Amino acid sequence: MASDQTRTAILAAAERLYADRGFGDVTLRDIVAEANVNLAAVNYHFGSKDELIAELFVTRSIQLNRERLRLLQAAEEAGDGRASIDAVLRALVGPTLRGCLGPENQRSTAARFMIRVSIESVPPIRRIRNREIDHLRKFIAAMRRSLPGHSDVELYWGLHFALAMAQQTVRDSERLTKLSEGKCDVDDVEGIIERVVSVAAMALTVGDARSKLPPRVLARDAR
Amino acid sequence: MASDQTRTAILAAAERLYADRGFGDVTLRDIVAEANVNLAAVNYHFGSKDELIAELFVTRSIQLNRERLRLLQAAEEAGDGRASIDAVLRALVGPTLRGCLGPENQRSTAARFMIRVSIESVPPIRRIRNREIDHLRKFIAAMRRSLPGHSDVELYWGLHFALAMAQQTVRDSERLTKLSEGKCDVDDVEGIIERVVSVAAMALTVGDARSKLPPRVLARDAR
DNA sequence: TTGCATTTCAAACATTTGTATGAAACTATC
DNA sequence: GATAGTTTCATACAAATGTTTGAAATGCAA
Repeated sequence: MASDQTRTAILAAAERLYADRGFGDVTLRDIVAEANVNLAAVNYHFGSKDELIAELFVTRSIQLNRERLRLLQAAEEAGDGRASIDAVLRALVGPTLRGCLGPENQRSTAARFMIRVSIESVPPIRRIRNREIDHLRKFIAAMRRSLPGHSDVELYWGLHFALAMAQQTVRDSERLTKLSEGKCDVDDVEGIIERVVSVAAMALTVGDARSKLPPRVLARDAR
Repeated sequence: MASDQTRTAILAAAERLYADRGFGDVTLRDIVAEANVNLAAVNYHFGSKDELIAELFVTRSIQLNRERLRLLQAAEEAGDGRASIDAVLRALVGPTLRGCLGPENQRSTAARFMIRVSIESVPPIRRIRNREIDHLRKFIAAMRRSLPGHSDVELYWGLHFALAMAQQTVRDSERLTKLSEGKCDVDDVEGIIERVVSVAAMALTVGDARSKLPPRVLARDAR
């Protein structure tokens, strides 16, 4: 056991620096300076720089997934095992948006770190990302319970689009603010969640309508 | 003037390598080896590595924007100055999706390069990205013409979501394929375009309905 | 205290990186 | 064909980076 205060100091310092300055230009020396520990400590406690980053990301991912599942379970229990599609989607995108949007000076280090992750992915993180699929399947299952009769394909697309909208909003909230000259309020987190949820929910219903149309009337455009 | 065949050889080699292996682990030495030129050639012709990357990105961005505007103009001319919202959105997301999706072995180097850009952004590229806003404003204007009476805020969100869905599909098509066990066909490019367009178009109409509701009935959820 | 394991530390290592240099090769103009 | 401008080349430079090392310090149990 012993004092793993060095370990946690490194983790905290690294997360702070990565959150503020990105993965690109934070070196081990920056981290150990911030943490007031010796350069060799990182390799001693984590093995390598990549493993440090990975541990940081895994920790935060687990927290996010746990929060998502907590909301999902709560919603399903409240609905006797079947939550509304809105509630399922809210459980999916809510935690991300709640954590990573809102007034900038109120965002936790953890949130700012996860924003960085979504902006500039780095090899050790990308390797881990693949495990996310099992987690998402639980939401597909919940969506299936929520919308029985819907084709799976539509559920997958709906989930994909919901995540897309949430992710992009987190990633590029600055651009949206600039483009809209402030008219889109990215600090109104709950409003944004509802917006994403309602569009995604609608995508699910639209999808099925679409798939019943003959394909010809869909495609084709001035080219 | 003279022979800028060295220049173009470097550009081609760099784009190929970045497309295949990402920005992270492609060095100048890799590039010059691939291009069969001398190491110093990059600095001689481009000034620095970052300027090489920037030129690559600017070139491809201009091409993309030009294609988007071409489709937009065509659609507006066909509609006597006012295109359908679907056509506007198609012009926005079509080129990206058409270029970056479809059977992997048929994707051009340029397309694969742009996919990389969207996955792992790098400082010189991020700096340029900001200029994209003026380009997007043209689409906002077209959307305004297409849907007079819509509030601007809704248009901004609609465009934002449309790009989000397109980008995420490009960026994470692999995950979607895995998640859906192949049931979502990411090679059906035109189908995906229509899907994104119809969801985004619907988001625009939904948004206005939403904004007329009293805010209280919207938010709030099991927490 | 003694002894053993864990942890810290300063220093060095070994690469890798982008960039600069200065001479050589080439090209085109007069 | 000499000259001036451009381009290529081998090589060196300088800085940064993650990692390793081996000794010193510390903690802890017997």
